[in-house]
Amino acid sequence: MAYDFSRIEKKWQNYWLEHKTFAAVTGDDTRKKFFPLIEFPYPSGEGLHVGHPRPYTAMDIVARKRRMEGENVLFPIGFDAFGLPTENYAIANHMHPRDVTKRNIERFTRQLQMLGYSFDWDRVVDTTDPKYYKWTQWIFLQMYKHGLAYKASMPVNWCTSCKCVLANEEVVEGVCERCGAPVVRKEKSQWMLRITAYAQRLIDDLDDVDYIERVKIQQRNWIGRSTGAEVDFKATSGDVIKVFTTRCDTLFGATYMVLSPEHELVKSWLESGVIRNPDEVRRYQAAAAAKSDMERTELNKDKTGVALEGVDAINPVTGTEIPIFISDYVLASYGTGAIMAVPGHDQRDWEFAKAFDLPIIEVVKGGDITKEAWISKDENAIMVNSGFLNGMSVKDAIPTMVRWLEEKGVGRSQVNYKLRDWVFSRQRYWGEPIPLVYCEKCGWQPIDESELPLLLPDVESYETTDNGESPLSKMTDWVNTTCPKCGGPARRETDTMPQWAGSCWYFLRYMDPENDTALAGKDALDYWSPVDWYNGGMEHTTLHLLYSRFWHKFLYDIGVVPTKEPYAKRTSHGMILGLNPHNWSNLSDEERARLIAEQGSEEKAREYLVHKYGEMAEHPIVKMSKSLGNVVNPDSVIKEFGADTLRLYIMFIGDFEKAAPWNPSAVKGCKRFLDRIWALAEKRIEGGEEYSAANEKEVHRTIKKVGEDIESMKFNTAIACMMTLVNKFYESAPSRGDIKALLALLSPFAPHMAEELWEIQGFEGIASTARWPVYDLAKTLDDEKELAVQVNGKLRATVVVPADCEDGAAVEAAMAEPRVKKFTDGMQVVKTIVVKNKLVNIIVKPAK
RNA sequence: GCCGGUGUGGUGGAAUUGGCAGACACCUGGGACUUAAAAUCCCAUAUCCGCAAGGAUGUACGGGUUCGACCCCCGUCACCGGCACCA
Repeated sequence: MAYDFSRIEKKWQNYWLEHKTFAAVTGDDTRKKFFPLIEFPYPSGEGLHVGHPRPYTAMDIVARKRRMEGENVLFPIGFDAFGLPTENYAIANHMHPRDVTKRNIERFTRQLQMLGYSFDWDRVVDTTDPKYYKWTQWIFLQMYKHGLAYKASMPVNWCTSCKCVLANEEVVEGVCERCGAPVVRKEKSQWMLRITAYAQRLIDDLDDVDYIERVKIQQRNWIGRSTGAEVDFKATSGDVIKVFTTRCDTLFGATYMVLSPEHELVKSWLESGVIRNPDEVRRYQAAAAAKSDMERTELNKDKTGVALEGVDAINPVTGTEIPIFISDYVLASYGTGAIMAVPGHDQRDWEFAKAFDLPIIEVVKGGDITKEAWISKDENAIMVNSGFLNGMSVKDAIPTMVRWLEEKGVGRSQVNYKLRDWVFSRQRYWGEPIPLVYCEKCGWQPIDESELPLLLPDVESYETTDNGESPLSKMTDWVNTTCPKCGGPARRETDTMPQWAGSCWYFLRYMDPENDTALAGKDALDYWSPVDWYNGGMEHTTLHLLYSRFWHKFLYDIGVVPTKEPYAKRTSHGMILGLNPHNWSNLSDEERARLIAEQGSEEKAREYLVHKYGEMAEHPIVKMSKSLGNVVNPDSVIKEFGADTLRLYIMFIGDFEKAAPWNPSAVKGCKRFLDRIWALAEKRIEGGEEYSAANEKEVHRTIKKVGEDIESMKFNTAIACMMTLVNKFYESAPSRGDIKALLALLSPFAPHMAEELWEIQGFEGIASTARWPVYDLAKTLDDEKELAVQVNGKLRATVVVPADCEDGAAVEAAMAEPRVKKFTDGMQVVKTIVVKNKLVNIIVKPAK
């Protein structure tokens, strides 16, 4: 009987669903609990793409293996369904976002089930379900009540197309991450979340979690703690300009100051008329606001700025009056939004000083500041031109200066973080309503918790308003309400939450998805917390992952969750890329021949491709994109080869942590592997369930290797090892026991085929809940070892010796090899090196 | 510009983390089976010289450490990802 994957896959998917084979049991203390997590998908209109199955299959394999090892596994799935793409799609197609979401979730569910994942389908969460977002709103209210949510007017990123504010994190290369339109800066009153209050703990607690190192490094760098000093500069207007600096030792070299164009003092000076060149200043401010971050960066080479005429600052150590500039290379959002410029020892300041012909003073010895700024990493470098610091090392000068500043009351030591508070409001419809109302008399008031969820109202038009207000603002029935405090008239907040909100805590809901009195019950939280293993993309390292840790720490502080950290372990997968159809090496032989004939020579044909498709054509491997037509749809792969082949290929494709290209022709290799297994086991093998003498060693080795590789996410070599075992079975026919072991090992990778053959063989139970096979280390070992024999480090022969053979005997055996003799005869042996069971290296030199 | 990462046959990738480079696959070539094709099975497959035995070269490039380097160190280049000119 042929391997009919369509029939088999449908059959077992139905079986697992009906029997709830993968249901997790809360509170089962007889088994070890295991809670692996994948990042739940955003149900986009395009459906599942071939990138999704990589992390999902990986964690499914881990989940299935642990289940077979007897653990109580909670492997859940859900949908992160609020967000702009759905809303934009709904607007474009005159549908309601709710209907679009419903349709997309149904499609995703169908596609995910076709892949045979061992999800607990009774625990699905949907962030747009009022029963879910009730608790998202509840968490926000707790944050508000604890002073972590506040309203602030600040320069925010304004997308000119979406007419909405974006977090800095959502602006990619100066354009809106979602729509690609230019982003400008604009002042707007926004709800903010005080993530900076948790900055230190978000750094410190990384020590207690098992995250891959590059995730930790990236989070630390993002939070960006630096220690330095805050210094007060008096202005001639009487105001005080605060700056943060990590190099207060260079204060004697501060010859001017730069404020960000958005700085508060600039505003007040303009209003009060202190500034004598207001037009020029306003023009520069407007130009800076129109610029995206990308443009600010591109203009890097030419420093621009405007001197504020009519006001100067006074350097607190020298007493010198120094000019004040505004320039867009100083950002409002970092530090105090103002810097003291030390052109001798900061390259940006140096370039600015050159452009504006400002004095450059050397205060640290060692460089040539006429050529470039001297940025010494040497903390023993000596201070010069610096009054009481002269002759000191940088190392000593810093604390000395801090002490001086503190004594004079014009500065203090300070820790600064790059991390900024989180802009939390969006002027959009498809998000969680913010459960606050504004009363003229009482100010902002939280609604009563009994009124949660605050439902997203049905509106006629959820399209953006031109004035930048949320579509909800047009719903006067909904907006006008009463103040929870005084009962007077009040207005609801019409902004909604960003998409990140719902994904901050979704893993908690999986633990107890139906709970109506808490985000999850205490028993469930105690039993399942924390997530044991969270795998996701590197692109979420500084946004989702950090936000989620922040919310969790807050929930811990108010006694809602039992652990400080949400995720005990974090791993990451590489992207699935596509082959560039316009690259020479990816063309078929016929196409190449045709092009060569057309263009005259291979060289000309290659040039033609680059000419026609641009530089893109030079890269053989590129991101999948609709425009290139290299997008692979999992549905079509499943139809042609089956889900088991897709699962196997996506895991065999390469190192899980690295990006890998989808190669259509390589999929066949995995199908062939499954066909070969099918042919071995499609008829019942008779006999006992012990391993055959011929295959025993290979079976034990494979069990060991596959088990270890799954835990270390080396799925490609696990599959290679199973392929080797199957090749061995083609040499020595497998026993019933051999096949049983193979099917058990195969089960996490290709679960449908494993189930079907398990049934055909008549083994007990089903493959998905079978016992994970155990290996005997002694039986994986060889009696004899082949040693590499080198002469002067060059491989000359191999020699077979008993395992763990004595060094002396190994050398003797090596020296006896004719091919070794050829290189040692007449030579003097200087030294021999033996690496047990591996190699012998004989060092010789010409005899005297 | 800064930060992080990567670089191995025609292709994807292995390499017990300093010990036989190229496992396992894909592609390609050859053979068997077939009227034929597909499928399947078997063999070959880093490069160069050689009929062969064998030899030489080879992990982006240039150095270094070591008996021995894809692996460690210094420098260079290319590509990928991230970025908030972070003071």
